[in-house]
Amino acid sequence: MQISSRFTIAVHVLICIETFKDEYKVTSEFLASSVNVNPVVIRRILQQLKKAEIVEVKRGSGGAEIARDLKDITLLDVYNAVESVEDGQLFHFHEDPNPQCPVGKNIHKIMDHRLEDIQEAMENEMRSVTIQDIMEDAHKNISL
Amino acid sequence: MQISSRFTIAVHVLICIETFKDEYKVTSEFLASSVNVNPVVIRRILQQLKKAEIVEVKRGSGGAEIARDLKDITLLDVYNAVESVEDGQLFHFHEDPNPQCPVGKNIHKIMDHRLEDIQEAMENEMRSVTIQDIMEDAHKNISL
DNA sequence: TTCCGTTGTAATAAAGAATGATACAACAAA
DNA sequence: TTTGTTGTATCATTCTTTATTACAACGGAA
Repeated sequence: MQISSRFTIAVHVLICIETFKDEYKVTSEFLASSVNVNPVVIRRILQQLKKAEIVEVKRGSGGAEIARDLKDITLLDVYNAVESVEDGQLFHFHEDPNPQCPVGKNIHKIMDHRLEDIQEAMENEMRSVTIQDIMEDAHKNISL
Repeated sequence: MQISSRFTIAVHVLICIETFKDEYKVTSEFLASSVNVNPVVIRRILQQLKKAEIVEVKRGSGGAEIARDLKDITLLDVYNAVESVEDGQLFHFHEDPNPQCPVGKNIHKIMDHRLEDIQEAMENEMRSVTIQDIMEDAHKNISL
C-alpha cells in the first residue's frame, strides 16, 4: 500500500501558500486549482495542518498562511499532520498470531524492534528536510 | 496508510518454515494456524514469495521450503515480493497538478528526489536485515 | 444591518485495496 | 484410485481514499 496523496498535496499546498502569499489571497479554491482536486479536500488537509500548528486559516475573509518559520517545519511534521494512522505505526501487523504456536507467541518480540528501526530510518530522513529546503529548490526550478 | 499485513505475515511464514522444517510438513493450513488467517491468504503470499524465488512450494504432496540461503534473503526482498505497488513507489503522488500554475507545473521537479531519498532510507534499512538475523533473534526469544 | 465570499464540516457516493471465505480443478504420491 | 494439498477463481465484507454537494458559521465590506 502506498502512503496517501494527502502528504504530497500538503507539501504542494505549503509551497503554494509561500509562493503566492504576496500576490494573491490563497483560498482553498485557489489551492484546489493548482493541485487539481476538490476544494473540500484542500480544506480538510488545511484543517489537519492547522491542528499541527503549521498553518493558520482565516475564516470569513478567507486565506491560508504559514504559521511558523519555514526552517522549523520538517517533512516529518507535515507527514504526521496528515497521515493519521493509529499509533503512528507504519506497518500493519496481523492481529492475532496464535499464542499456542512458539513462533506466533513470540513474533512481536522477534519483529517489533526491526519494524521500529525501519520506520525510524524513514522518519529520520523526513526530519532532515525542511520546507525551507524545499522552497530553495522551488525557487531554482520555478524560474526554469 | 499503513503497509499491509502481508509483509509481517510473510516474515512470520518464513520463520515458521525454517523453525518447523524438520518436525512437520509445513502446509498452508499449518502456517494459517500459526499466523491465524485463512489458508488462502497464506497460499497467495506463498505464491508471491515463490515468484521472487524465496520459497519453493510443493504441489500435490504439499509443504513449503525456503529456496535460498537465509543470509541471502533480506527484509527488502520480502517486502518487494509481497507489497506489489505499481513502480514500487512508496508515495502516492496526486495525479494531475495544474500545468498552468508555476507550482503545479514544477512540483515533480521539486519533490520527486526528496521522496526518493526517503524511500531509499527505508529500503536501505530493510536491506540491512536478513532472515538469518531474524532467525538468530527467534532462537533467543523462542527459548524464553 | 445586510450582503458576499469563504471556511468548517457533515453526509453521501464511488472506487480501490485488503482480507475472509467457499469452491474446485490440477497435481503428486501412496 | 484415493487422499491431501496447492493454485486460483469468485464473491462478500470492510476500510480507506477521494470526489462531490450542501449548508451553517463566520468576517469584513457596503
